[in-house]
Amino acid sequence: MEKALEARDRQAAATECVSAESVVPSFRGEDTGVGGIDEIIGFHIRLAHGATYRHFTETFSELGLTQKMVSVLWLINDHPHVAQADIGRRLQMDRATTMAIINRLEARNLLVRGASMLDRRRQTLTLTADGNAALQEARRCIDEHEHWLKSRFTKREATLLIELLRRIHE
Amino acid sequence: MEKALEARDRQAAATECVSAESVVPSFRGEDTGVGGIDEIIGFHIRLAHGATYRHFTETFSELGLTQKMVSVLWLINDHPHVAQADIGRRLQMDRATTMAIINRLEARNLLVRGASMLDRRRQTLTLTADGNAALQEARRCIDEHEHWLKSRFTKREATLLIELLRRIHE
DNA sequence: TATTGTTATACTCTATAACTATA
DNA sequence: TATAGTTATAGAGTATAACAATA
Repeated sequence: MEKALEARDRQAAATECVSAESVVPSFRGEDTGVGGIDEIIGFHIRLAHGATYRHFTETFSELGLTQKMVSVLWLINDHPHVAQADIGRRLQMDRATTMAIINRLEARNLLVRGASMLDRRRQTLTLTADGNAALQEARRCIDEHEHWLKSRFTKREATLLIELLRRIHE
Repeated sequence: MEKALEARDRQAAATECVSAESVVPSFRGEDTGVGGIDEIIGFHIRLAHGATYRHFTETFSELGLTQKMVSVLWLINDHPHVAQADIGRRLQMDRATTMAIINRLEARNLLVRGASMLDRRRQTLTLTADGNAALQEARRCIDEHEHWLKSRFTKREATLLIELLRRIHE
């Protein structure tokens, strides 16, 4: 047993990534319709999301804004006096999650909460001057970030990708 | 000012989602190459990822396994005696992140760590009987989860989507 | 009854930094 | 010098549960 282990390790050290592949036969597709992990759409969505997230964080490191924060700023700019609940629905976030993000933006004076005159349960969200400035800066970073993404695709492929992804979250 | 606010709120209450749209003109594309937020690939990746994540969590609620945990189990099964660092590289995770997940799997007796005889810095990861059983159960859930995803696409579209996503994370 | 905002709480993922052992 | 594993720490996102005010 110890010998067999050693032989596998020798192989493992020799190859670069997931190393036991050439030694130990794979059991993929044994009793499931699913083949290798590479055929799982969810797997690729997660990796693509991770890679996108990391590049975004890098691009926005000086600005100190997260993806969610930028999305919220953008949405409020497009729809002034929008309520928290609407933001949450549009970004598919829980109310508590939305609160946390709005709180951070408010603490940094990027937006103000105001009372709604019509429905007193609601609050209106509006960007401050600082919020507008931050969004303008953010948009330059988004351009850079989007370019990093889109450089992999033709215009037609990019449109298609968005359409396919939309089917998942809509 | 208060009057204008009220008029907006009336509209906001009347429409369903992000509501100020019909009242307040959008500033999209003002001084950036980017149009509306709906044209941002990263935006759709995030939403699609979120929707996939939520459905996964729901499907796996009884099993108590996360996406990452399942991926790690799967990878170890495909490549027995693989090392932590290889897992991390394949799943694009930091070493510390990998540790946390392996620790949880080990605490639940789904895998064992073993010493590598060749490179004493490395450890070999192997599934226990419980780990194998958990993976078999997980695979049934993955089938269900993948079906939920793939039902939106033709076979050709699914293949294409994976290929496009792969370009992002590879 | 349902919705909105709010607070408290907890878990997962992610990453950085520093340390040890080994190559 | 570089890599593997480890530990401590922290921030971000996600979610649930419960509550008050309002519709």
